[in-house]
Amino acid sequence: MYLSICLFCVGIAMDRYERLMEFSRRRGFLWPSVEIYGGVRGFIDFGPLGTLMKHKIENKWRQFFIHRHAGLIFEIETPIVLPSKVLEASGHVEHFTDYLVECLSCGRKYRADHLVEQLTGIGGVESLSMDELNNIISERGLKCPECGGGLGDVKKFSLLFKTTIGPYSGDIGYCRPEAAQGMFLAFKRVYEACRGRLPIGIAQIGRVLRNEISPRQGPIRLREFTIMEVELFFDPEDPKCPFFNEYRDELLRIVPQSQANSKVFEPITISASEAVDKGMISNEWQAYFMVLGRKFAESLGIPFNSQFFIDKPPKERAHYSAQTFDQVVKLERWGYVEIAGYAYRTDYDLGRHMVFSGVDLRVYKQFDTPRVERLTRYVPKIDVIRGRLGEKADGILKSIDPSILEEAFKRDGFIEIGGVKLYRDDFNVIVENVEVKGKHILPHVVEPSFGADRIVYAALEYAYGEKNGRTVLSLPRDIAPIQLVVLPLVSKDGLPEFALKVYRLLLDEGFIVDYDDSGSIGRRYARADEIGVPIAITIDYQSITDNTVTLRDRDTWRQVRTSIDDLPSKLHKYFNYKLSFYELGVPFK
RNA sequence: GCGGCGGUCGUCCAGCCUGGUCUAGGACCCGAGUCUCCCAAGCUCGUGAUCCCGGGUUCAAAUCCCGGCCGCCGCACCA
Repeated sequence: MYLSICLFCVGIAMDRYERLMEFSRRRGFLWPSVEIYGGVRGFIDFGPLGTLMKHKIENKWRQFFIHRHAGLIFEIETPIVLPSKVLEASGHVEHFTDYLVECLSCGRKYRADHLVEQLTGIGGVESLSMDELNNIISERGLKCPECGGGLGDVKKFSLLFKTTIGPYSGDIGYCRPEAAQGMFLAFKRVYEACRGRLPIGIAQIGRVLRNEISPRQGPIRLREFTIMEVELFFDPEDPKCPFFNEYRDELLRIVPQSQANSKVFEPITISASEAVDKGMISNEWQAYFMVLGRKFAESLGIPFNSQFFIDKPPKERAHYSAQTFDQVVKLERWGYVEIAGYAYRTDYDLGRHMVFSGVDLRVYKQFDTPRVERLTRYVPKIDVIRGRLGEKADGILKSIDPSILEEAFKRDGFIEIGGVKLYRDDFNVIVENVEVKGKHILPHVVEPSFGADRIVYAALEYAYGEKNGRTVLSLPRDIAPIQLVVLPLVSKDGLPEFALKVYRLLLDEGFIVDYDDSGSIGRRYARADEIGVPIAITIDYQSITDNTVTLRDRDTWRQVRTSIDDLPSKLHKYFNYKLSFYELGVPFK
């Protein structure tokens, strides 16, 4: 009995990931890069269908995070290669590294800081330098916890890809590990081009590179991948998000920091507004984007209950972040995997770039109503001072810094300039009310950041299923790579010719359409189901006589019949979720 | 990076232990044709693998040995 189904068992034994990856290779969604040279870890190719699907997901993200905030969030494109100065300023050269230490006898490698902390119990080792780590290891005689062997020197391993800019050049460049820096660098320009208002968001979709030590997990951990990010700049004194009200009551599942390291997560479900009010989420923008991200994932087929947010403890956050939530989704093989991070970056990045570049990145904030401030001015009594000091007076008067006078008089009763003392009586003190119209502030930043490749994979995994022993890819209709397939019921009697006319009509309408006339109709339906084509349009003998076609739904295999003249407008509505399948025509058969 | 296991048509697998009969076999897919008035049917024909790469042993290597690459699992790592 078991022998007879043995081959079938082998098929079942492959887990979902293996079946999905085999399927992805075979049908052209994605596969390992550089295959003909044996492959290289951490890089994947997207095939014809995968590329279409990824673009649709990117465009859907644009819809969610950019276009619906027209006039407030703007998309830009910036380079992948950046001069070293930029990533020194951003802190990545210093922090985007691991300290590794190798056991000299068994060859095991450890994160040096983790090892030191584990063996000594010393806290806060993350901030230690390489030398300090080396010292601790030698002073305390730390040994390999596995084999007891001696440890080698601590080595710094940078996750940044390094290159040079220009030929023969000593100019070091790094490939960006996040798209964010390009947006911080361009902040002032975008801010001014977009009429100088806060809040303002800058978005970017692009490739980033991280030289991971040991990537695994196929499309989940890559060395080069596509990131979709928004940097939302807002006035820290006015952290209100104008869109938040609409989402106040939306629910979020959140794992508090205290559980962040546990094996079993027990997320609490809480409304967005409550999470902000209780201080769980640091501001409305952060909460708003989390709700949006939740809805985005849902729209890709990842249900509410299969995803949640983890509040990352300080040690696990990036160096720039005051609060980070990871949005994780359940994947069959790896458990909960991060698909997005929501970081409150404060003014860290703009501040650092101000210091390193010397450029003022503050923006001018005009007060709603000008404020009247009491200002004390000291006007030198020229005659008195000249009378006392003679010709030296002019030079001394020029070198007075008016801003320090008040404090100096309060403290010493005089100010000393070039060895000469000037007293309060040497000045006329004028107290006046001045109208102050605004001030310069450094915006704070909230950053939602999505990994496009993981999201493509997750969407595939959630869509991948079987019906009657056949593979059906139940992708949401707006991310299915091929929207429609046109099929003549049989390949004779003029049906193919008629079908090709329908095919061209739909192509002209901008749909992504396949045409297939090979083999039996059942085989063609199966092929279309497998790559997730939502609707198959079949031309039968009746089509020729009354200009109607049947539409077949991928997920239910039910059919409706409708007029070819109505096809374009109805299908456009269908793909925009304005019509359901059953509204496309009258039931057939 | 370490250790274990693995790598054969597009895909899945057989062959490997016990080198030769393997100019590598099957199934599925794919392509051409045939049949066909709605769900991977049938029939005919066909494309497709220098057996992951490199080196070694041997008269002879898919098969044995060594190194590399890649994949999976465990450990480590995952700003």
